[in-house]
Amino acid sequence: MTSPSIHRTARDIARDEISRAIVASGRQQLGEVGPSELSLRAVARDLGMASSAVYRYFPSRDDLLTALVVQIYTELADALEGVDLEVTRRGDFAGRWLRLATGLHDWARTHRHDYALVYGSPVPGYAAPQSTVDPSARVTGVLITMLADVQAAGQAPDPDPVPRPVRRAIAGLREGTGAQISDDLLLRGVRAWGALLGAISLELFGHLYRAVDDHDAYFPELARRICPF
Amino acid sequence: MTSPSIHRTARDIARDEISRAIVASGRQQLGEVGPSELSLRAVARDLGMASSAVYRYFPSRDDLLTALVVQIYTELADALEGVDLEVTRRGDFAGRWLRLATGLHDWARTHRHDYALVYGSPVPGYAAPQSTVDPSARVTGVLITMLADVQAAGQAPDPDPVPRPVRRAIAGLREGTGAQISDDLLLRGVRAWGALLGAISLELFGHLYRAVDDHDAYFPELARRICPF
DNA sequence: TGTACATCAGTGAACGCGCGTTCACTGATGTAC
DNA sequence: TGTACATCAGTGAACGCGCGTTCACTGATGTAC
Repeated sequence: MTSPSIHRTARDIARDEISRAIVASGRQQLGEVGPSELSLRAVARDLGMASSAVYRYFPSRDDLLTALVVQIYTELADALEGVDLEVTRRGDFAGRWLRLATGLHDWARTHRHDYALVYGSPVPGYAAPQSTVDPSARVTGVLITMLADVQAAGQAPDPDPVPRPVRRAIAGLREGTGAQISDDLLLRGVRAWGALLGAISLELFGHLYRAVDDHDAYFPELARRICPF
Repeated sequence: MTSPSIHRTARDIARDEISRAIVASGRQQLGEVGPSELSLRAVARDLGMASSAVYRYFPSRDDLLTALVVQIYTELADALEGVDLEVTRRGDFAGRWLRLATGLHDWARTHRHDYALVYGSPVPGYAAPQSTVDPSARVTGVLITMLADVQAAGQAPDPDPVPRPVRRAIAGLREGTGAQISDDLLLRGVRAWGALLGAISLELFGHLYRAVDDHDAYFPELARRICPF
């Protein structure tokens, strides 16, 4: 139990600041190098401290990765929430979807390695712990909110039937959601979201080499066609 | 210029066999360990030879990776072609699509690291060379063929208009294709393919944790709904 | 068919690298009296 | 306000690891005559 902020000692302040600096440096490294190449020693070098000193702040490399993952999800969630709120005509759901999709796309392209860390192949030897679940849910939360708005406005498309086993398969998703969204709409949502992430991954990881070249033209068209409602 | 097969010397035969053994061992390593962790030394150990001996066969680790990539694409293409041909009612395009999709899904799940190598985040320091392009095109070729069949059968859905810049964006894809497929259908194809790979990646890389649990139930439903024609 | 030389597979040691992590230590900061 | 002790950040050296790659070498295989 730490003292209230009134009693923050010089040490406490320094500790917070340096913790932040470490995360920031790791984050900056991610700007240059893939997640699996991110190293504690490089962070230490960058900050001009002994590599062993970092262990006063993070007990292992994995904990640093976790801090980064949390920060990245949070930042992405903020960005997407912001982008959605910029759309003034709240009932223009197609428009809001498009902004969400292009927002995600833009963010991914300007933060490729951040994106790779959270949505790419797993980093060898690292498994994201429980503490990353909530921040990650904030991101999908933006989509969920949108779905709920669509449902509430009565704008959901005519539902296709959802077989029982499929309904059960997405039960976990259902939990994080109120009951306001129909199974069909929820399914459309995950599907569209997966398609979006899939398309972005293909682009970023170079698997559309020679197939698609002008992603600025291609992506919005794709997003428009993929719209779940 | 090597002699014709009549004049294959003992050395030649041994060379082929050991080359194959090296690739096979690398492939087996991929069954246990992610692509970025695959190491020449481990292959050498596995085959009971000095690590330096591998260099008689592959001038560098990257060349071994390339051989693996080619083999993987080829194997996947074979599998998908096979799966498609199993469908006897050739005009049942929805059925063929579903088989293609589930075939890809099955293959990906039984070859997770192989999948990660060719469709996951890039392996640090490795860039797939020109020689992998053709084998990779064989995979998408299965889809392209299906699209062409749909078009030829006059079963293509009513086309949405495709804006000029988008048409230009997928010009590269067009090249590898005859002119028999409409822009709209081609676009639907890439989109569906991307959605498929996206969904598979999310599943395999653990990003649907807590959202979807029963992938056997979820995936076919997804595939059905994603069908491009 | 036999011999002399060239080719090439395979060896084992070594180089140089960077990594995560531990440990005994020093010196500064914080706390209880 | 001053002193004695406890806490903790930071250091530098070290451990142990595995990697890709090079190199001089040996011995077997292939080839030209």
